[in-house]
Amino acid sequence: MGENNQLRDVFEAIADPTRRRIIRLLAEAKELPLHGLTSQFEMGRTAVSKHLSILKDAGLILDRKVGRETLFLLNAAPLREIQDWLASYSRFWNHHMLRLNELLADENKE
Amino acid sequence: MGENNQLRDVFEAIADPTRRRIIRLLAEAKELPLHGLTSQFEMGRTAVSKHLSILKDAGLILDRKVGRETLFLLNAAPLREIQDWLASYSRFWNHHMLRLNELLADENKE
DNA sequence: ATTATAGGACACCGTTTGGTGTCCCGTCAA
DNA sequence: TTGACGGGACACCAAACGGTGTCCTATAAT
Repeated sequence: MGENNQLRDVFEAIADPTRRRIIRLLAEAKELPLHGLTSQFEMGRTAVSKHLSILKDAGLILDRKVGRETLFLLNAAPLREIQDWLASYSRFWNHHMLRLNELLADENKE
Repeated sequence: MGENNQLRDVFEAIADPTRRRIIRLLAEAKELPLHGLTSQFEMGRTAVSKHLSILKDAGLILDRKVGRETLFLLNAAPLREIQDWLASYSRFWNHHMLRLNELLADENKE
């Protein structure tokens, strides 16, 4: 079954703009060390590290140690929960979305 | 242009599970007074009222006074921002989504 | 061998969050 | 006209959030 290892709510994890920027950076760069991420922000290493552990608790990132560096990479899969949640409301702003979501569900069964 | 009256971040507004439940209730019931919502939760009227004002600041609900009641109704449109944000990452968990999102963009131009 | 870099683990701190209770005022019902 | 009800507007509070600085260890570079 789908592993539900999330210690923290995904909705809460993406609520902070800094964390969304981290997600963006990791989506572009595939893999980045902590200091590589920190250099992109105007805050200390400790703060970025805290955001990373929140993302990790939500299952949104993975990390591996290479030498003295810790490399972080994105795991976008948990974002699907947001997608599913949104699908229930998409009819309010787009009539086409409902049908597209149904199509998607069918395709996943194949 | 699209009116951007949001005093508060939509991502932040949907981060709380109570507020997501409020959204759900309003989507089902169309319009509800404060006491009608409060009866669904195990918290006081004041707390629910605070959640409602956060949702209102994010542009997610509207309200109108009728007699001594204040009726609240859902405005799901701002959720589109979340949808747009997700679209950039959907390729990570579903190859078909990218094409569907492109189709959507085309349909909106019609 | 020495020095610089990477980063985990804390303690600490001001602000925000999510709840409470209370007061007060309109409105509706008896 | 006298209650009871609906709800806005505080003040208040503990806990969580989002930062900081410091200490320490492991690794890499000179």
